Amino acid sequence: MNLKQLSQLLGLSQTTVSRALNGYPEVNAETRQRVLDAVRETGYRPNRAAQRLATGRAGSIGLVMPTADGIESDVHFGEFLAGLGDEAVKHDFHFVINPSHPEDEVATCRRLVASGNVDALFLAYMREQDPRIAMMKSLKTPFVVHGRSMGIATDYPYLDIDNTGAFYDAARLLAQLGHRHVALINGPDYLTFSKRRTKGTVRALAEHGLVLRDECVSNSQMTDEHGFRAMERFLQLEMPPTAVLCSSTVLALGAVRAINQAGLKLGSDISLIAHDDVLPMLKPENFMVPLTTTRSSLRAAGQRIARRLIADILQLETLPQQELWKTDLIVRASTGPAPSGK
Amino acid sequence: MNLKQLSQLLGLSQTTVSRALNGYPEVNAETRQRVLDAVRETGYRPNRAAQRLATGRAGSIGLVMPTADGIESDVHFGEFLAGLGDEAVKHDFHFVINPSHPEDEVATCRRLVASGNVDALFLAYMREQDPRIAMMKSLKTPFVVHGRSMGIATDYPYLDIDNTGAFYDAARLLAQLGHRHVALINGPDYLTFSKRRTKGTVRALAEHGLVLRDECVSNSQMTDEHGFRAMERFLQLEMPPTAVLCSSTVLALGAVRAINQAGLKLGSDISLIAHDDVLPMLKPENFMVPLTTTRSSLRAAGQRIARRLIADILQLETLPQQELWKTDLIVRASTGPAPSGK
DNA sequence: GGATTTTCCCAAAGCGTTTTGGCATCTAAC
DNA sequence: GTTAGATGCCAAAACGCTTTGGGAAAATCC
Repeated sequence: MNLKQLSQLLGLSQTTVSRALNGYPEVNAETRQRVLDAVRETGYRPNRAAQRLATGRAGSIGLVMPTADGIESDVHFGEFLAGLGDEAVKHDFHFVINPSHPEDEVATCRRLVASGNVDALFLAYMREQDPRIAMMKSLKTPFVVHGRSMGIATDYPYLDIDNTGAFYDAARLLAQLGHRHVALINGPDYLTFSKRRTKGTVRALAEHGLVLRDECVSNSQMTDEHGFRAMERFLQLEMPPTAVLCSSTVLALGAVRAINQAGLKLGSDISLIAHDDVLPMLKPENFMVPLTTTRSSLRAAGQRIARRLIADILQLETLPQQELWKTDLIVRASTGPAPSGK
Repeated sequence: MNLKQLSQLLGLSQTTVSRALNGYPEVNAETRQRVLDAVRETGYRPNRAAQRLATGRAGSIGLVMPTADGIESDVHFGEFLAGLGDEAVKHDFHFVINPSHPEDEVATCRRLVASGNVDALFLAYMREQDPRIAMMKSLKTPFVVHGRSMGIATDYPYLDIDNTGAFYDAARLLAQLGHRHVALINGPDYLTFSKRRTKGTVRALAEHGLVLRDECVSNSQMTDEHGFRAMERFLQLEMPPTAVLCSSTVLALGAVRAINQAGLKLGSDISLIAHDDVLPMLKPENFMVPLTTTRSSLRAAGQRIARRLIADILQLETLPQQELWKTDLIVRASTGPAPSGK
């Protein structure tokens, strides 16, 4: 059932039917109702490809999903996607997800846009001087970056959380509690959010005359296993840290296990602060010893980005092009004063 | 840059350029090379919407993502998606993800197909007598179901794991170890995989003259928190179980925490077997006490389904339409003989 | 009552591909 | 030396929608 058949059925022109469906004013209310009824009855759905070809709009947001044999799926990606979905469903948008080898992201983005399959692009997993930004700026397709790059002008639309500030706050708290040796279990070192978190940590420690030792830093994918390994390694140091920062509750999961295994008590022998993306599957307040966290909802970020993208495409409202969200520092039982004598 | 412009640039007809690009034989090798060179130089990309309209093929696989305010993002969804991606990227396919309220799935599926935006559909989160199956069978669009429905003929294409068998094996092992009181922390009760797992458990216990008591069963979303709560509840029973089955390592995470908190020793005071979807973020062998599991890779399932779908669309190879994967029962330290005197 | 606007609808021209049906030219065959 | 078949190319017709540029009838105005 296509528009032609439908219009013949109704004894109307394609034009009128199309207008009736798309809410144009120049069509009689009664006629419109007839059309709407016929649609309901026949189950007619406009062919999106044709619609897209005619309007140039696709009703979809593109994203590139990094994938490769070695690359593990990211819990955080799913949570973010759920946020995007919440908002997209309200406007009948969908996503076009293009898997890509991480090395090939620029080309994949370009291809995705050129294909005409998407109205806007969402960019994430930002790196230093990320080439995707310049590429996207040279096109006219709207885009929003989740996170920020580094070392290039920040004159592009983004939504980021204040990673530097979050870890500055967290590290400062630890320093104030008397901790002299702090460790950091961070995300992959090539991603900018990791770099910023390191920076915030270093800055806060420096203000208290402390340093973040190289052997007290771990960079890895954010899985339970990596958290465990890193913590295990830290605890075997000659001068082990008395406090540790984790870039994710998933990392914290492993870290806490290593701490327990070593027979240490979380919150007294050793303190821990994790960044909490508010993953429903893993709540910091439900750990055996509830975790002190820097909190910022990943799902909310997804919702917001979808909203901005859609507003941009549909010209609905003018939203700020650059947003930097502060994080909350929520103190729970996993932090305490540094053990004396250390 | 479109086909028309490109062909004018080359002094050829659109037909010839199109044929050259799509590998048709009736074009001179030299001409083809000229076209290919021009494409490289101009960065021409065919407009997918137009291509779609002309061919009827879209190069994409559709999936409906359940989303709603109360619904939490599912770790398992992300992992599965990664699997799909692995395979899709090889054939330059992408996904069209349509978020939908769970109540509205049938309509969303139908709309997604009717939109002409996808060549095939992937169905998951199967329920009893799931109406989506009949709906899809009435259309000509290829589809594969991940899981199986219940109470209707199984004459549709699916890939499922042997949930009944997995939990039968696991429960039997527990019974053989002398456990008389077994509990089950399962997924949502309206999903068929949960039902099958319950069935397998009940059957194995029955063969040893045991029953699965109602108060020893929990159905919920598979998050850490629900695992914790369920286990906590079980341990407060007058006659607490000495062994527990978990439908996911995520649930097991919470359950183990509750066990520790109660001062019980996993593997001696209480035994636990979890189903392991091989989530990279949470490996059973890395738990403090490594978990005995029934294992089946979710990512592998995603890869396989993508492969089947693509093969179907492109008519590449004939793959079996119905697959039931056995799971591995891997014994680790979290299972042991039932404590005596109970 | 004629002029002007408003209301409602239509035919036809795109949008950028693929595909159909032909038409030359060149080669091989009798 | 004509004929039959390849070979290599093209013009034009889809595909299913939106949008442009009217145009007839009805309503409104002086």
